[in-house]
Amino acid sequence: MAKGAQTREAIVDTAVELAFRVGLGGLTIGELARAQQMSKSGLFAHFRSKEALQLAALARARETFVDLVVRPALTAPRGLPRIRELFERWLDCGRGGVPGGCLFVKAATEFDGQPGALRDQLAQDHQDLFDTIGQVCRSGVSVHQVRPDVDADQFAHDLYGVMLVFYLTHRLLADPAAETHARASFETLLDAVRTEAA
Amino acid sequence: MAKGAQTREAIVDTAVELAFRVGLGGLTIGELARAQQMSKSGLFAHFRSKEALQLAALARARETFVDLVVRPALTAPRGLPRIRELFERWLDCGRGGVPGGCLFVKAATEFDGQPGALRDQLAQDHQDLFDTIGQVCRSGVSVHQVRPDVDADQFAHDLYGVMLVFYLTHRLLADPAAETHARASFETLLDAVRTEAA
DNA sequence: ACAGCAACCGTACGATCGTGCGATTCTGTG
DNA sequence: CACAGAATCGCACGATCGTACGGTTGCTGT
Repeated sequence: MAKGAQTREAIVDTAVELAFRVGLGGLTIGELARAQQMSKSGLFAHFRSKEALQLAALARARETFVDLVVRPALTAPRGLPRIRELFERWLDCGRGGVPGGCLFVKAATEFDGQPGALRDQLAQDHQDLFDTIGQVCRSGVSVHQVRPDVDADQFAHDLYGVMLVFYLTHRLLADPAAETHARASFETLLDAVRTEAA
Repeated sequence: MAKGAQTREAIVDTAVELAFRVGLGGLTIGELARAQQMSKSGLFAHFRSKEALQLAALARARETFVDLVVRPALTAPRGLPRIRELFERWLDCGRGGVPGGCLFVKAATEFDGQPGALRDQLAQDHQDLFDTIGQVCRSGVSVHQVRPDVDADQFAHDLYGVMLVFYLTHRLLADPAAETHARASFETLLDAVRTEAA
């Protein structure tokens, strides 16, 4: 009983790694089976459709991202430290090529034009992330480190933009200045929302 | 002689539209032939490999983007008007679902992990766009509307981030506030670089 | 108008796709 | 140790993938 779940986990892990390179759509059961050193049918039996496999990979990526980025950030002190923690860990996630948050970005642009369960889940996840960022921003207001008149949604939007362009310049262009630029953008963003006291 | 080039153009146009939905990697010769109402082999003869077809589609997307966004912006007066024109036309391009600049973003995240000619071309195109934005920014300095101490590369980076998150919120989330947020981000960006005189 | 060539089609190929099914091996329990 | 059920495999299926080749059509330049 434990065995099945165990291999399933291993498969999903490999699927995330593979999808991180070729996209969720480019994911192939045959190649996945080869990478996992088992038969196509044996692998396929764990999921009962390709879409289920893709959804499982997406779920795993989400959990990884939450574990590595969101949850640790939420344990940091409210206000600027928490925002900083979120940003830094997010940056780490993209820099190290950890297939977590990265897969979201890739999948998001991949499926934004194809209705279906994948797209719906993607949209939900992104909305959740936006909400989380907004929440982190608002919690900064309660400790008087963030100005009470800032638009938290707008802040979430802007921060996400910084991360998106970081991924692009880092992964596609391999621009060594990607991180420097991202940090600069982030500090500017922070300056615009923080109180004088902070 | 004109006939061949004509159908080739039509094919590429359809390819761009199709790739705009399913991605450059999801592009299929069979489906493309069906959409174009001609045989697979007849279509294939125009390109001699799938990669060539993808590169052709990418080139067409680039031309469209340059025609609709870059070139018109460069005819606007130097300084803030030119920056504004670039932004507005870019926004139009994404809002209307015009498969031009949008395809770049999709393809960029799709191929950022797969070495090859596609990836190289994508990187080149994005680098060119970054350079163009930087140039537009610098030309604003010469007419004293942009502060001479601004980092043009950083500005290009930030503007690109605004566009990326706009695409995401507009296309994936179908957020009606996407444009409002993008405009707000843009104005903040502009305020940070403009001189008091402007 | 006719020769020649570009454009296009039909068909075929090996490979791989996602998905089923029956048989086999493994594993945990009484 | 025997047995039940889970886990995995081998094999097959129809479809579609990218690519090739030889024949047919139709346009074009002289």
